[in-house]
Amino acid sequence: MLTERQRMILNAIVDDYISSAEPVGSRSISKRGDVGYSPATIRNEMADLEELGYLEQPHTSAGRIPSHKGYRYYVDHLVPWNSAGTAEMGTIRAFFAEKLNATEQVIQHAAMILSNMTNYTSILLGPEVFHTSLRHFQLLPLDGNNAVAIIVTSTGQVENRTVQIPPEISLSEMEKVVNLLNSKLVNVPLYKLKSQLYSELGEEMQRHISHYEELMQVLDQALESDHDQRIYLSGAANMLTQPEFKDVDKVKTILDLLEETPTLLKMLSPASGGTGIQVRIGTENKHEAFANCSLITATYSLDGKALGSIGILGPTRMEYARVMGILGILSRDLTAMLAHWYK
Amino acid sequence: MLTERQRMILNAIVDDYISSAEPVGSRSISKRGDVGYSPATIRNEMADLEELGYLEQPHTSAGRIPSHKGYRYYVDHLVPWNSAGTAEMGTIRAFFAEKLNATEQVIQHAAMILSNMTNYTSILLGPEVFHTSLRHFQLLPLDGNNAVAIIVTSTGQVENRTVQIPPEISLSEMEKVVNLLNSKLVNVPLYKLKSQLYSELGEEMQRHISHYEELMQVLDQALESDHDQRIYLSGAANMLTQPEFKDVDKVKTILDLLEETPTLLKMLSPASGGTGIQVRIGTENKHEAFANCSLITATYSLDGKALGSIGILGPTRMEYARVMGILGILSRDLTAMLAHWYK
DNA sequence: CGTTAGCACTCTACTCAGATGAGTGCTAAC
DNA sequence: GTTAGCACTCATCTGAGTAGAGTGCTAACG
Repeated sequence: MLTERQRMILNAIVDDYISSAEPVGSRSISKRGDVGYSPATIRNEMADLEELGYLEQPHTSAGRIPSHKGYRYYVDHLVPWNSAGTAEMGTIRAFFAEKLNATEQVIQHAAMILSNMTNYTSILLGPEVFHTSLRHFQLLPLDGNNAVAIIVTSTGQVENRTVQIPPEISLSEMEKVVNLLNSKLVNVPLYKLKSQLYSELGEEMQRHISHYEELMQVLDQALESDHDQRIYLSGAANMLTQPEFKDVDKVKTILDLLEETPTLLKMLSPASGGTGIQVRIGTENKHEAFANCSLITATYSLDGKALGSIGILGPTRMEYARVMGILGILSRDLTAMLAHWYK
Repeated sequence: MLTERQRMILNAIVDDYISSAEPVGSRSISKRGDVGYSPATIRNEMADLEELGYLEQPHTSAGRIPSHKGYRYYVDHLVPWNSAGTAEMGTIRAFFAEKLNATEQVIQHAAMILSNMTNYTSILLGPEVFHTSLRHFQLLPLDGNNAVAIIVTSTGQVENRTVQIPPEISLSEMEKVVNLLNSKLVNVPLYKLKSQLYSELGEEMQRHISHYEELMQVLDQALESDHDQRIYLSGAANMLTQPEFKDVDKVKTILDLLEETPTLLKMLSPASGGTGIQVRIGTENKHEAFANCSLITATYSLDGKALGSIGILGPTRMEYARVMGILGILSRDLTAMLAHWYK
């Protein structure tokens, strides 16, 4: 239906508009290296394409933008997509490799609660690894090849992950190792687990167990820890509802700063300031982007030691009373929850 | 340092400004029921408060707004907050009661991957319950009072939750029940599990087991299912980076629609349209708020049946080629992952 | 002496006319 | 069929003029 040249021009217009968001003029198409026609010729074709419904003009003397029909044609006939994938593929796989754990869930959930209730942005700091240790370990066979590894931490978190079991390892052997692990490695901090596995048990296991290498690999998989201290954000979009941030650029500098994990870590770290509820107003936050924001934080703790923080970021014109009340409750609830799990 | 009246006026100004975001004039303070002074008097006090640094004027003939020092004083001396909490408390507790599960993690993670890679907003639809069934059940005692219930589903998801075990139930009894459950209820869809527990096993258990009531309660806890089909959003803030949405109001109508779960469910439901990658441009989406948006969706499946969808929402001026490529990879990866778990 | 009414003054936000310029449509020449 | 030239259109930008909210100051009042 469309001539080859029309397709080419439509393609060029859509591509240009996708990257520039500005109406595309005939001259700019003509100047592209792969187009050998003058602006006038392009204009004629553009007029035809507009009559056919593929292009639109926002007003008489602007360039053209693709109509919905134009996008539709572009998607159906012109898009050069290959789901076989290129650079992106690796990135996706890498993201998936990142493991998730139960603690993250709880904190993420709490972040959501906070932002939903306050309509501000919530920033939570996950509990520090260094305080949690192994309480109980279990390997639960599923079928011939797989088992679920169950790790109970000192904070009462239960984590599981599926591991593959080489066929040459017998059930009784596995059981022996699990018992050994439970007697020797309980109360070892999670982050030291893998190193102590080798130093404490290596020798003994090599004596008693036949498939040492393979078993060690299974345990390696099972104990893989990835408790980095992490930041959880929620409700960043709530910034938009505040009239002082109707200027999109301002919001952007704030949102950009929210992506800078190290900065936030420093701001929220329980070390920086006492316990209880803290309010930092405007420039009391160290960052210029937060000059018009207030940050209210509280800490949650276990055994009197501060484990992490929860915070709310809003405009300096913030509902201090309400937010402080909510933060107070939530930090106490988190603390109580941890104490309860820990028993 | 401040007189009682000054404190009262400062308090009134901060309160007013917090709720209105507009500079506060002397007249509006004077009109408040609890203030018995004329605007002129208020003005005099305001001038004093400004000189002391508690208030600021954006320009000569505007009302006053609190300075940082003013907010600080408000927070330190005037905020009427009670962390003992009121209405909010119940809401927080209720939110925490919501359970989270492993499937949610994976999907939420995928949503994040998508929005991060594309810089658009991602919308994911969790897998439908109706297709997943019980594959394996296990109760793992932790200590005298608690056990971990492990549920392996047909899609290979492993879920765990901690349940309390009444002391009168013995280990061997528990084991008997778990075996019964594994032989009779495997392949029953999760959402039917609890009802079939009673209809299929009730009679038999009552015959063989002594503490029927208590055990039933334990199983009830353990099998509690909360797989509602859910929507996962990520990167909604990315909308802001698009020039066509520099008008905050437009973004808001879109963000508001994104909160309407039922609408999104309808849009993403795999039923509505074939498999493969689908592109809905502008008004092809049924909602006016999406008139300037395109929604690209793909489905992931198990055994050829579509389980859920993943989608990207952006301006009609969207990088179709790239997004389609990424969606293609991710939907295939999700499908492959499910197939792998299912084996 | 604290409080209040009155009034001139200030400054932003809004509106409207004119200037600017990018881009078109059309015609005539190549 | 393609291109150069030119008149025309219309959004955007600029600056002047205006309305209105709110102040600061002074003088009067109880």
